[in-house]
Amino acid sequence: MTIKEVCEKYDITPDTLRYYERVGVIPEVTRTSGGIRNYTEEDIKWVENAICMRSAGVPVEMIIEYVRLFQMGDDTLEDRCNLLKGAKAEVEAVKKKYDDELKRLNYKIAKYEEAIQTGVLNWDDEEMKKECLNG
Amino acid sequence: MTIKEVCEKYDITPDTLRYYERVGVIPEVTRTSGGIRNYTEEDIKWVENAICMRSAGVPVEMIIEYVRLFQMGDDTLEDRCNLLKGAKAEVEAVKKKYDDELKRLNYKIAKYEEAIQTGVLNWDDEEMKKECLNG
DNA sequence: ACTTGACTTGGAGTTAACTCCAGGTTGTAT
DNA sequence: ATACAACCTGGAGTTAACTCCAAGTCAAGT
Repeated sequence: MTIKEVCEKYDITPDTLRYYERVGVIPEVTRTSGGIRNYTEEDIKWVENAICMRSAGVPVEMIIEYVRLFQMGDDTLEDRCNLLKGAKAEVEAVKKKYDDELKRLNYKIAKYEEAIQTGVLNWDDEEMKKECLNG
Repeated sequence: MTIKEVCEKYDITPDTLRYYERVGVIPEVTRTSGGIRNYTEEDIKWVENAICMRSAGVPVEMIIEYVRLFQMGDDTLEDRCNLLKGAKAEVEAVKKKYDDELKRLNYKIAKYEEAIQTGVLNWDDEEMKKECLNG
């Protein structure tokens, strides 16, 4: 699979794919004799891994470390497991913020829609806060 | 409330608070006669608004626009409502990615823990993919 | 063989969101 | 009155994660 095909499949730019390879977010990609990237199934699994982790906000540095450990072999199973647990904790923490903010936004939007109908906008900050900060 | 107190309350730096004010993420803060920031209840509500939205990844530019509309008065109720709906859609989209990636991470962590026990690591990429990409 | 378009590299540039700094002012405790 | 910490401003610097570019190579069609 050419770089272009991979880009179209995952809606990503060639520059980003090459960048991922250069810094180690994915391992070195298979090439043709002429030196042109020719992504195998295996290569593509790494691309998917990178895209999934990045889209959940896992830092590039963390993915690089995971790939590095993976390439070192079975001695790093525990390290990799711990790294993933760390990533999971971070993703969960941010997700919680998103959930809280969604509640806040829903509260506000409801009040705004009411206000557009009635002409009166009044929300209760305390009530809303229960849905947000440390909420 | 001094800037320091606000910073301690919300675990944020003075530089960030001043930056938020400078670019318009929060309206101009009340000052003492000497020109030192003295946050009122009202000012603090805007700080909370900024922190909640930012922690859910709402771009600074969007918050600035919301504050700008707010300060223009009741003519902008509908614009503000639409802006919040846009923010909500974005937060929901990213949250979905987070949920998918959490499933993926849980799948992998389980496989790793199994592997650390048994010495055999083998996950099914297809099975896992069902939990991730467009999953 | 030649054009044309996609691919290559190393390195520089961009963007968002802070973060730091120098040089000056304010406020409080002795 | 004098330290001395905390505050102020405008502007420059930093960081992560891309994104772009120039100059050259590769490959498919005629």
